[in-house]
Amino acid sequence: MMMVRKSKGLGERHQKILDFIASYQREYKHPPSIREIGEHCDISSTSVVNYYLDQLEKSGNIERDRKISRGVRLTGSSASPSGDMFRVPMVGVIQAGEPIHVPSSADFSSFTPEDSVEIAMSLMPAKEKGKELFALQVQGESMIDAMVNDGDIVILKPTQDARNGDMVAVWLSDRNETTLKFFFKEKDKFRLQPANPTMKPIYIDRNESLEIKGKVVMVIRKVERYN
Amino acid sequence: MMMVRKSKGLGERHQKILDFIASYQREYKHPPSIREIGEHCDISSTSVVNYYLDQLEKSGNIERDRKISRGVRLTGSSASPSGDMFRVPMVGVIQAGEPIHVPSSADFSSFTPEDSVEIAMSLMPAKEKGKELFALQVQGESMIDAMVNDGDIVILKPTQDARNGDMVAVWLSDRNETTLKFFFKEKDKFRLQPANPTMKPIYIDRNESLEIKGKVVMVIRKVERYN
DNA sequence: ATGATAACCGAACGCCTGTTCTGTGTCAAG
DNA sequence: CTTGACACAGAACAGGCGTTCGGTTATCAT
Repeated sequence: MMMVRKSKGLGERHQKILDFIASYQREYKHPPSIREIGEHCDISSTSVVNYYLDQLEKSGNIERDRKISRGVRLTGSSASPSGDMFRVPMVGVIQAGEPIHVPSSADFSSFTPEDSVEIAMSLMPAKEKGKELFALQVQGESMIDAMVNDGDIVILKPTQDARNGDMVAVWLSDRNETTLKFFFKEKDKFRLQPANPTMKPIYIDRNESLEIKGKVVMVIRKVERYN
Repeated sequence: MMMVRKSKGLGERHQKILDFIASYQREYKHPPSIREIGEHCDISSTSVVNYYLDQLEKSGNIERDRKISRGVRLTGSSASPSGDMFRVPMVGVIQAGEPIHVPSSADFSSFTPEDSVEIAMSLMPAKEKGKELFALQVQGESMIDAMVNDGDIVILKPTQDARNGDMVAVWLSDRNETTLKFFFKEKDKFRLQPANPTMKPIYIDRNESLEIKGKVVMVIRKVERYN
């Protein structure tokens, strides 16, 4: 029986090992041992597995913590994406006619994973990586001037004050309205600028009530069918 | 008999162990050994660590693969979120004036992690969990009728044909225009419906060229400052 | 006091694992 | 044919690591 080597880069056995490590890690949340790799990739000797692992390390596909049990990890493009993500509790809906419910810090510790949204760290603006975020599902089409549609998920950071240019969720109790706008404080009034550049801003007198409920940090839209 | 223990569920030592496991896992991509937990949590005996681990397992905070090295993993809310996510290559920009570049399958295997977007599985519509997705960054404000703004990230699934109601990225070579619209095939023409319900559809004759480049499955907007 | 119990420590046992060393068969170049 | 690289197998060694067991201490209810 001849061994036909894959002239270039990785042979199919290398690939099989890489795939096995990935799937094993996904299932058990820890890397496989050398012997486990051998069993599942039809390699009868641990030394051969070690042999391949050395090659994969040299070619940069994996890293190894020598001497440490199960000290293999995928790197680069073979790696399961960094895995750095965090969960944001989905605490309710946001719609024009009702004030939004900002969760208290007590709520943060006891939300159910089912009603939460997972976001990759790499997607997050650097500054907002704290834990104090919450998500709301947009209901109705009243936020289209904010480029936000029915069903979209808005991720907010609770805050009472905003800097000019921040996109905020505000409750205008005089008008009985929740809205998402870019916020600007001007001499004697507030300017709320829609995200859609073709639309005009609205102005709020200082004596009108304006409650900033949170700062919008991200909008996610799962595009479903149009109905 | 009452317990003088830290009144509630977990003592601070339990919490310290949980935190250590989480941070260790993040750093090394594999769980710590019992002895490593002991060292970093000021516990001198492996049996004590085991003692705490048993409690954490009973209280549901961790799971253990008995007998195997480093077989601890966090569960539930202590867990780093499921970790199930995937990487989508960011292959370029999408703007009104230029056709979009759909990557070939060759491109998929060799994209750099730097230019990619990570998405949590849980965010993805069930059907689209295949690997054949790519992302484009929106350039310019020409897509506002699709509720998509400058800087937004659009995630597409490459396809040449669409079903009615799908949101598609199309290239209209007669008009030299790329656009995102909901797609409907009608008797003798195509109707391209903007996502913004206040805007009117455009109609494309069957003899006009219409190239479907992909189906939009998700839109992500990182909300930065307004400038 | 007494006993029960939670919270530890240290050591020992033995499987789990990574490492290393010797050896075998194949293939291509010299 | 010889040589050397390459791709393996198998066994053995040593340290890593989970488990277990006998002890100790402090607190609290009886």
